[in-house]
Amino acid sequence: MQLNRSARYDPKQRLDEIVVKLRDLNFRITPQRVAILRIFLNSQDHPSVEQVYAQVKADFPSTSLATVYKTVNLLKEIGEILEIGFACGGNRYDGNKPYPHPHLICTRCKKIMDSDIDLVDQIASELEQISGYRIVSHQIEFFGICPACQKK
Amino acid sequence: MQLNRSARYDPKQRLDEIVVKLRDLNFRITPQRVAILRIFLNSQDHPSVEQVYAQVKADFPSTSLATVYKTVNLLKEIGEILEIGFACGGNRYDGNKPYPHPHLICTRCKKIMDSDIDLVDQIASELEQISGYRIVSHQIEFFGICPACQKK
DNA sequence: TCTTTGTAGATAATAATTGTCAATAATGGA
DNA sequence: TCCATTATTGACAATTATTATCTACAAAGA
Repeated sequence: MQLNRSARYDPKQRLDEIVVKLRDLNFRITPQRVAILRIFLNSQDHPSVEQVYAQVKADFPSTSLATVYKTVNLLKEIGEILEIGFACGGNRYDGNKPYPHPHLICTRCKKIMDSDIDLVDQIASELEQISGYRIVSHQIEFFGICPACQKK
Repeated sequence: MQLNRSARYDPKQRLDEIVVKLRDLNFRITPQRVAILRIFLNSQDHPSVEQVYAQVKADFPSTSLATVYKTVNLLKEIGEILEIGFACGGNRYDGNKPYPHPHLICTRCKKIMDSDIDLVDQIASELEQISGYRIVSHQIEFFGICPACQKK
């Protein structure tokens, strides 16, 4: 897994950069890949493969689900999207902050929010000292009820 | 999901308590359930459903995989085992500390270690204040290389 | 434009998990 | 202890998520 903390600016600019990156790595720039990439960069939530598939089909009706999976895996491998895994199957993806960071998940409406916490780095280094592990990544999810759902 | 921080003592005593709990909840005590429960309580690592299945079959060769799944789900629902989900499918289970706690996972040998960190509660309450969420659970995994694998 | 070769799409295959249902067995009561 | 009730087991079908395979196509460089 690669880290890339230079994200979070103009989606259009980022699209161009990733396209260059793909080309540099000798991957071809296909309309399907660009479409999928665009979906990730423009979505503020954390779509599943199935949701991305539904969106691509709007522009490219002939797109195969397998293509979405392949592209998602490609983007994951070059470190441009982050995979979020849940116990109950069905991974979700973060195309805007492709580096490990904590998530806040509402167990009622299933909304996923990003959140940055400085303490995470502290914990990681504390754990490294205690355990002797060389920590390279993490996955942190907090589950709860979001303010909107609490009011209902 | 329920919490139960009273764990971590004699497995035999805990087995009895869980059996009582199941009976109180009007679930039947079957030999298969006891066998599966025993496997969880006696294993120091974090077995998968498949691994539990392999072990039960030693004592009850006719046991069905579906039974293992059903029992695992039951134990999960009454809060006596904890499910650990990974992005790459294949959940693992913790029968000894059935409440959310951080895990340290070696990406080479796949070993999973438990770890308790006080900072987690701090983070949770900090997040509650910032976000307005009512946090009820979490899933925290740190990935790295364990000391043994570093030496290789 | 032509050639090369990585990629898309269709579909089969696999893995993980859940649903179905008849036969069985655990439990409470007679 | 025996019986009746009914949850549970086990076999297997069904679902869901994901990956593999393979041929036709199309992106990129000459």
